[in-house]
Amino acid sequence: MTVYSQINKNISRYVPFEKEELEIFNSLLEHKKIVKKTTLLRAGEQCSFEAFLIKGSARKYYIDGSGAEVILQLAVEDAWLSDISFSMYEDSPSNVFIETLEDCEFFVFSPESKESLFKKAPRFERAYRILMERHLAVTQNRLFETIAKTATDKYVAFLEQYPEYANRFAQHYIASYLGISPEFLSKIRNKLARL
Amino acid sequence: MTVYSQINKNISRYVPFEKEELEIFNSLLEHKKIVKKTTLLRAGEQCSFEAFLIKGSARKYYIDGSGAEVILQLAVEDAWLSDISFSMYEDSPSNVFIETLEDCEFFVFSPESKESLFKKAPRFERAYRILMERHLAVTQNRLFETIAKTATDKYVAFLEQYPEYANRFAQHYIASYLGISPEFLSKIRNKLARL
DNA sequence: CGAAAATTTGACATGACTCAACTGGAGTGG
DNA sequence: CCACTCCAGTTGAGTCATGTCAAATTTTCG
Repeated sequence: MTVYSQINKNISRYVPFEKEELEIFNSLLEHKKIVKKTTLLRAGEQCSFEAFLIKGSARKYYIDGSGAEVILQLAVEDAWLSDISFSMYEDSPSNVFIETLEDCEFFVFSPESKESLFKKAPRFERAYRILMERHLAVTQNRLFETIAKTATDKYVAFLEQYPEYANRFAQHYIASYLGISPEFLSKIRNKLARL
Repeated sequence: MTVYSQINKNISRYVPFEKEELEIFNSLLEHKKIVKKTTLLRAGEQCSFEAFLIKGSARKYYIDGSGAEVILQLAVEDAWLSDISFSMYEDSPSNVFIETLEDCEFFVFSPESKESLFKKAPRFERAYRILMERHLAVTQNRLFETIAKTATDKYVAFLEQYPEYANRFAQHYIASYLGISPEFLSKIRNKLARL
């Protein structure tokens, strides 16, 4: 039981790695502790990170030019957080922010160490490909629900899918994640409670 | 100039491949011609495909239990279409359909030949990882716009991003893609035209 | 040409937002 | 430990954006 066991179990989920491979992996990780309510930078510079949450919780969100904010991800232990965004490829001014909500422990890859990992142990490309596929599948599903479902149904589906998130995250963050106003979510909850 | 040049150029975009690698790649592709208005199967069976459109256009859409339909992708030449979906991993009954809209030419990977590709030429894992990352970035951006923008703004942004799609795809498909009703899109267009 | 599908248009219904006021904790400093 | 502040959540009134339905019109295509 080392500090690496969580992340090693996670990365090995779809691709079984040799001990030597995992040692390379671990040697490239940077361990970070960050107190709650800290915004992990995103000040324009190319700072593409790939983070794995060991402990605590965080949110990832967009802000566009007109100040609109949408939470793209609510994360707890064992989640991957990366700042992949459209603007990485195009050049729109949209921005991804990551902010800790509770005190957190992370593992972080810098872009260089990630490339270095792929060079030294190319099979990690596969693990990351599968990770991306899953992430994409979840995002597509969420896009679908956002479009097709009513606010109440979205909230009910959210509760089913992430039962423990309801107590863990502030209500207005959940509202932003679901794409509804905090006031309206409050009314939905009131209505559901009275049934 | 062979029939493979389009797809080879595309797959080499982020990872430069050797001639031998591309030959392996090409040998595993299945070339298909499909007339318009054909639904590529998705009848429950595990038929995870990865397709590349050479010619024509197609749409990918979800239908959930209650019959709601949302277009996840409108595709033209040079686009990748895959049936990655939440239900691949979980076991919800949601379904992805792919339907040709014009007469199409495709290259298709079966799941086996894709695995075989990765075994014979592992560097393709990298190309697919990057492909997935891009796809994810686009989907996240679209999720953001769906939540944060008004219907009119979404349509205007759509026109800017895909100017040629407006004539190429039926209006009600564009409406479904944007998550608005076809009638309302018609009214938006009317309003924009009068400005 | 004729049938079927797509689009338009208008009347109406409603889901969801905004704004503002109020309530209730949680944290802070004296 | 109290008083104060601050933020999250609630509630209600009014409004707006968007959806629904149905009919009229136009386009597509066999």
